[in-house]
Amino acid sequence: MPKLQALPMERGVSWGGELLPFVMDDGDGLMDPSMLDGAGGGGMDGMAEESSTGKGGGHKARFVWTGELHRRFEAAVNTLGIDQAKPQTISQLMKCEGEGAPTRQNIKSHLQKYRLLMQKRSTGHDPADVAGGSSGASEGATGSAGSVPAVDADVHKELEQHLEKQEMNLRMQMELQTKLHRQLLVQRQLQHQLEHCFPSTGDMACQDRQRYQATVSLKNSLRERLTKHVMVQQEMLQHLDKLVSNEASKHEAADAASAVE
DNA sequence: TCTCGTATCT
DNA sequence: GAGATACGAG
Repeated sequence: MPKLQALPMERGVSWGGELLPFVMDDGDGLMDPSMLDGAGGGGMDGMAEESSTGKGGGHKARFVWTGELHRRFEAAVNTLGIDQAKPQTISQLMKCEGEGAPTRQNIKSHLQKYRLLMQKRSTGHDPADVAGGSSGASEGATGSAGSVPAVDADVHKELEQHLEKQEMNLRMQMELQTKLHRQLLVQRQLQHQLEHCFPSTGDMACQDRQRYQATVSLKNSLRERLTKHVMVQQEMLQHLDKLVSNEASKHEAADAASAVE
Protein backbone atom coordinates (compact mmCIF):
# COMPACT_ATOMS: atom_id res chain seq x y z
CA MET A 1 0.00 0.00 0.00
CA PRO A 2 1.19 3.49 -0.71
CA LYS A 3 1.89 6.09 1.85
CA LEU A 4 -1.11 7.48 3.54
CA GLN A 5 -1.96 11.07 3.13
CA ALA A 6 -3.81 13.25 5.50
CA LEU A 7 -6.77 14.67 3.71
CA PRO A 8 -7.14 18.42 3.41
CA MET A 9 -10.75 18.21 4.49
CA GLU A 10 -9.53 16.65 7.69
CA ARG A 11 -7.62 19.73 8.70
CA GLY A 12 -4.59 18.59 6.77
CA VAL A 13 -2.28 20.80 4.79
CA SER A 14 -0.40 20.10 1.62
CA TRP A 15 3.30 20.07 2.20
CA GLY A 16 5.86 19.50 -0.57
CA GLY A 17 3.67 17.19 -2.54
CA GLU A 18 2.61 15.30 0.54
CA LEU A 19 -0.28 16.16 2.70
CA LEU A 20 0.59 16.66 6.29
CA PRO A 21 -1.67 17.27 9.19
CA PHE A 22 -1.96 20.68 10.68
CA VAL A 23 -0.07 21.31 13.82
CA MET A 24 -1.12 23.61 16.57
CA ASP A 25 0.88 26.04 18.55
CA ASP A 26 0.15 26.54 22.18
CA GLY A 27 -3.10 28.23 21.57
CA ASP A 28 -5.38 28.14 18.64
CA GLY A 29 -3.00 29.21 15.94
CA LEU A 30 -2.26 26.79 13.20
CA MET A 31 1.38 26.54 12.39
CA ASP A 32 3.34 25.47 9.41
CA PRO A 33 5.04 22.14 10.12
CA SER A 34 8.34 23.52 8.89
CA MET A 35 8.34 26.02 11.68
CA LEU A 36 8.02 23.32 14.25
CA ASP A 37 9.96 20.22 14.72
CA GLY A 38 13.10 22.05 13.91
CA ALA A 39 15.19 18.91 13.98
CA GLY A 40 13.33 17.93 10.90
CA GLY A 41 12.26 14.49 9.88
CA GLY A 42 12.50 13.08 13.32
CA GLY A 43 9.12 13.31 14.89
CA MET A 44 8.27 10.37 17.06
CA ASP A 45 9.19 7.73 14.59
CA GLY A 46 12.87 7.34 15.14
CA MET A 47 12.99 7.80 18.83
CA ALA A 48 12.78 5.13 21.42
CA GLU A 49 9.23 4.86 22.46
CA GLU A 50 8.11 6.74 25.52
CA SER A 51 11.58 8.05 26.05
CA SER A 52 11.54 11.64 24.98
CA THR A 53 9.03 13.92 26.48
CA GLY A 54 9.82 16.78 24.19
CA LYS A 55 9.44 19.10 27.07
CA GLY A 56 12.71 20.85 26.47
CA GLY A 57 12.60 21.05 22.71
CA GLY A 58 10.25 22.62 20.24
CA HIS A 59 6.70 21.61 19.53
CA LYS A 60 5.89 18.50 17.67
CA ALA A 61 3.48 18.06 14.84
CA ARG A 62 0.29 16.80 16.28
CA PHE A 63 -0.77 13.67 14.51
CA VAL A 64 -4.21 13.74 13.01
CA TRP A 65 -6.27 10.64 12.48
CA THR A 66 -7.94 11.22 9.16
CA GLY A 67 -10.97 9.36 7.99
CA GLU A 68 -8.90 7.04 5.85
CA LEU A 69 -6.40 6.36 8.62
CA HIS A 70 -9.13 5.68 11.10
CA ARG A 71 -10.86 3.41 8.62
CA ARG A 72 -7.69 1.34 8.30
CA PHE A 73 -7.17 1.38 12.02
CA GLU A 74 -10.69 0.20 12.60
CA ALA A 75 -10.41 -2.53 9.99
CA ALA A 76 -7.22 -3.78 11.62
CA VAL A 77 -8.76 -3.73 15.08
CA ASN A 78 -11.83 -5.56 13.86
CA THR A 79 -9.66 -8.15 12.22
CA LEU A 80 -7.64 -8.76 15.34
CA GLY A 81 -10.42 -8.31 17.81
CA ILE A 82 -10.53 -5.26 20.00
CA ASP A 83 -8.97 -7.03 22.96
CA GLN A 84 -6.25 -8.82 21.05
CA ALA A 85 -5.25 -5.87 18.93
CA LYS A 86 -1.75 -4.59 19.69
CA PRO A 87 -0.25 -1.39 18.36
CA GLN A 88 2.40 -3.20 16.38
CA THR A 89 0.09 -5.67 14.69
CA ILE A 90 -2.37 -2.89 13.99
CA SER A 91 0.42 -0.93 12.42
CA GLN A 92 1.31 -3.88 10.21
CA LEU A 93 -2.26 -4.49 9.19
CA MET A 94 -2.80 -0.84 8.39
CA LYS A 95 -0.07 -1.14 5.80
CA CYS A 96 0.96 2.44 5.80
CA GLU A 97 4.47 3.75 5.98
CA GLY A 98 6.29 6.99 5.76
CA GLU A 99 5.60 10.42 7.07
CA GLY A 100 1.84 10.27 7.07
CA ALA A 101 1.77 6.97 8.86
CA PRO A 102 0.94 6.75 12.55
CA THR A 103 3.66 5.58 14.92
CA ARG A 104 3.07 2.79 17.39
CA GLN A 105 2.72 5.50 19.95
CA ASN A 106 0.03 7.20 17.92
CA ILE A 107 -1.74 3.90 17.44
CA LYS A 108 -1.45 3.05 21.09
CA SER A 109 -3.03 6.30 22.07
CA HIS A 110 -5.74 5.98 19.47
CA LEU A 111 -6.41 2.42 20.53
CA GLN A 112 -6.83 3.57 24.08
CA LYS A 113 -9.48 6.08 23.12
CA TYR A 114 -11.11 3.63 20.76
CA ARG A 115 -11.42 0.99 23.45
CA LEU A 116 -12.90 3.47 25.85
CA LEU A 117 -15.39 4.50 23.24
CA MET A 118 -16.36 0.92 22.46
CA GLN A 119 -16.77 0.28 26.15
CA LYS A 120 -19.05 3.25 26.48
CA ARG A 121 -20.98 2.09 23.48
CA SER A 122 -21.49 -1.43 24.71
CA THR A 123 -22.68 -0.15 28.06
CA GLY A 124 -25.05 2.08 26.20
CA HIS A 125 -23.87 5.38 27.59
CA ASP A 126 -22.72 7.06 24.49
CA PRO A 127 -24.34 5.85 21.33
CA ALA A 128 -22.89 8.50 19.07
CA ASP A 129 -19.45 9.35 17.89
CA VAL A 130 -17.13 6.46 17.35
CA ALA A 131 -14.28 7.78 15.29
CA GLY A 132 -14.00 10.43 17.80
CA GLY A 133 -14.37 13.90 16.46
CA SER A 134 -11.01 13.43 14.83
CA SER A 135 -12.96 12.66 11.73
CA GLY A 136 -16.58 13.39 11.47
CA ALA A 137 -16.43 11.96 8.01
CA SER A 138 -14.88 8.73 9.05
CA GLU A 139 -17.93 7.47 10.84
CA GLY A 140 -20.12 8.38 7.98
CA ALA A 141 -17.80 6.75 5.54
CA THR A 142 -16.96 3.61 7.45
CA GLY A 143 -19.52 3.12 10.14
CA SER A 144 -22.32 2.12 7.89
CA ALA A 145 -20.72 -0.87 6.28
CA GLY A 146 -17.06 -1.34 6.98
CA SER A 147 -16.93 -1.19 10.71
CA VAL A 148 -18.27 -4.03 12.76
CA PRO A 149 -17.44 -3.63 16.43
CA ALA A 150 -16.61 -6.81 18.27
CA VAL A 151 -19.94 -6.78 20.08
CA ASP A 152 -21.89 -6.61 16.85
CA ALA A 153 -19.71 -9.33 15.45
CA ASP A 154 -20.72 -11.61 18.30
CA VAL A 155 -24.38 -11.00 17.66
CA HIS A 156 -23.81 -11.66 14.00
CA LYS A 157 -22.10 -14.93 14.78
CA GLU A 158 -24.94 -16.06 17.03
CA LEU A 159 -27.42 -15.23 14.34
CA GLU A 160 -25.50 -17.26 11.81
CA GLN A 161 -25.37 -20.25 14.13
CA HIS A 162 -29.10 -20.03 14.69
CA LEU A 163 -29.74 -19.91 10.97
CA GLU A 164 -27.50 -22.92 10.43
CA LYS A 165 -29.48 -24.89 13.00
CA GLN A 166 -32.73 -23.95 11.35
CA GLU A 167 -31.39 -25.02 8.01
CA MET A 168 -30.37 -28.39 9.42
CA ASN A 169 -33.80 -28.88 10.94
CA LEU A 170 -35.47 -28.09 7.67
CA ARG A 171 -33.25 -30.56 5.87
CA MET A 172 -34.12 -33.27 8.36
CA GLN A 173 -37.79 -32.52 7.91
CA MET A 174 -37.46 -32.75 4.16
CA GLU A 175 -35.63 -36.06 4.42
CA LEU A 176 -38.29 -37.46 6.68
CA GLN A 177 -41.00 -36.34 4.34
CA THR A 178 -39.28 -38.04 1.44
CA LYS A 179 -39.01 -41.28 3.39
CA LEU A 180 -42.62 -41.01 4.41
CA HIS A 181 -43.63 -40.57 0.83
CA ARG A 182 -41.76 -43.74 -0.18
CA GLN A 183 -43.37 -45.67 2.63
CA LEU A 184 -46.78 -44.57 1.46
CA LEU A 185 -46.06 -45.77 -2.04
CA VAL A 186 -44.97 -49.18 -0.73
CA GLN A 187 -48.09 -49.36 1.40
CA ARG A 188 -50.30 -48.68 -1.57
CA GLN A 189 -48.61 -51.41 -3.56
CA LEU A 190 -49.11 -53.91 -0.79
CA GLN A 191 -52.72 -52.99 -0.40
CA HIS A 192 -53.25 -53.35 -4.08
CA GLN A 193 -51.67 -56.80 -4.00
CA LEU A 194 -53.87 -57.84 -1.13
CA GLU A 195 -57.01 -56.73 -2.82
CA HIS A 196 -56.43 -57.78 -6.39
CA CYS A 197 -53.71 -60.36 -6.76
CA PHE A 198 -55.31 -63.13 -4.73
CA PRO A 199 -58.43 -65.06 -5.39
CA SER A 200 -61.51 -63.95 -3.56
CA THR A 201 -63.16 -66.15 -0.92
CA GLY A 202 -65.76 -67.19 -3.39
CA ASP A 203 -63.21 -68.97 -5.50
CA MET A 204 -61.70 -70.78 -2.55
CA ALA A 205 -63.73 -73.88 -3.04
CA CYS A 206 -62.13 -74.41 -6.44
CA GLN A 207 -58.57 -74.47 -5.13
CA ASP A 208 -56.88 -77.42 -3.64
CA ARG A 209 -55.95 -77.33 0.01
CA GLN A 210 -52.20 -76.62 -0.46
CA ARG A 211 -52.67 -73.63 -2.70
CA TYR A 212 -55.21 -72.27 -0.33
CA GLN A 213 -52.88 -72.46 2.63
CA ALA A 214 -50.01 -70.93 0.70
CA THR A 215 -52.22 -68.07 -0.31
CA VAL A 216 -53.35 -67.49 3.23
CA SER A 217 -49.81 -67.45 4.61
CA LEU A 218 -48.70 -65.03 1.89
CA LYS A 219 -51.60 -62.82 2.72
CA ASN A 220 -50.64 -62.88 6.37
CA SER A 221 -47.05 -61.97 5.69
CA LEU A 222 -48.14 -59.09 3.52
CA ARG A 223 -50.44 -57.94 6.27
CA GLU A 224 -47.54 -58.05 8.71
CA ARG A 225 -45.35 -56.00 6.43
CA LEU A 226 -48.13 -53.55 5.97
CA THR A 227 -48.55 -53.25 9.71
CA LYS A 228 -44.83 -52.61 10.12
CA HIS A 229 -44.91 -49.95 7.47
CA VAL A 230 -47.76 -48.24 9.19
CA MET A 231 -45.90 -48.30 12.49
CA VAL A 232 -42.77 -46.83 10.92
CA GLN A 233 -44.87 -44.14 9.35
CA GLN A 234 -46.42 -43.33 12.68
CA GLU A 235 -42.99 -42.97 14.26
CA MET A 236 -41.79 -40.72 11.50
CA LEU A 237 -44.87 -38.60 11.76
CA GLN A 238 -44.33 -38.21 15.50
CA HIS A 239 -40.72 -37.21 14.91
CA LEU A 240 -41.74 -34.70 12.29
CA ASP A 241 -44.38 -33.37 14.60
CA LYS A 242 -41.81 -32.85 17.33
CA LEU A 243 -39.46 -31.00 15.03
CA VAL A 244 -42.16 -28.73 13.77
CA SER A 245 -43.54 -27.96 17.21
CA ASN A 246 -40.01 -27.28 18.52
CA GLU A 247 -39.39 -24.80 15.75
CA ALA A 248 -42.76 -23.19 16.29
CA SER A 249 -42.14 -22.72 20.01
CA LYS A 250 -38.68 -21.28 19.29
CA HIS A 251 -40.16 -18.76 16.92
CA GLU A 252 -42.83 -17.84 19.41
CA ALA A 253 -40.24 -17.30 22.13
CA ALA A 254 -38.08 -15.23 19.80
CA ASP A 255 -41.05 -13.14 18.74
CA ALA A 256 -42.05 -12.60 22.34
CA ALA A 257 -38.50 -11.58 23.27
CA SER A 258 -38.24 -9.11 20.41
CA ALA A 259 -41.64 -7.71 21.30
CA VAL A 260 -40.46 -7.09 24.85
CA GLU A 261 -37.34 -5.35 23.59
C1' DT B 1 15.35 -3.25 26.25
C1' DC B 2 11.08 -3.41 24.03
C1' DT B 3 6.19 -3.26 24.01
C1' DC B 4 1.98 -2.58 26.10
C1' DG B 5 -1.85 -0.54 28.97
C1' DT B 6 -3.34 3.15 31.63
C1' DA B 7 -3.33 7.65 33.79
C1' DT B 8 -2.64 12.22 33.09
C1' DC B 9 -1.49 16.32 30.62
C1' DT B 10 -1.84 19.82 26.78
C1' DG C 1 -12.44 15.68 22.93
C1' DA C 2 -8.16 14.37 20.46
C1' DG C 3 -3.69 13.41 20.73
C1' DA C 4 0.83 13.35 23.43
C1' DT C 5 3.43 12.03 27.23
C1' DA C 6 4.64 9.69 31.73
C1' DC C 7 4.99 5.70 34.15
C1' DG C 8 4.78 1.08 35.68
C1' DA C 9 4.42 -3.85 34.31
C1' DG C 10 5.40 -8.03 31.68
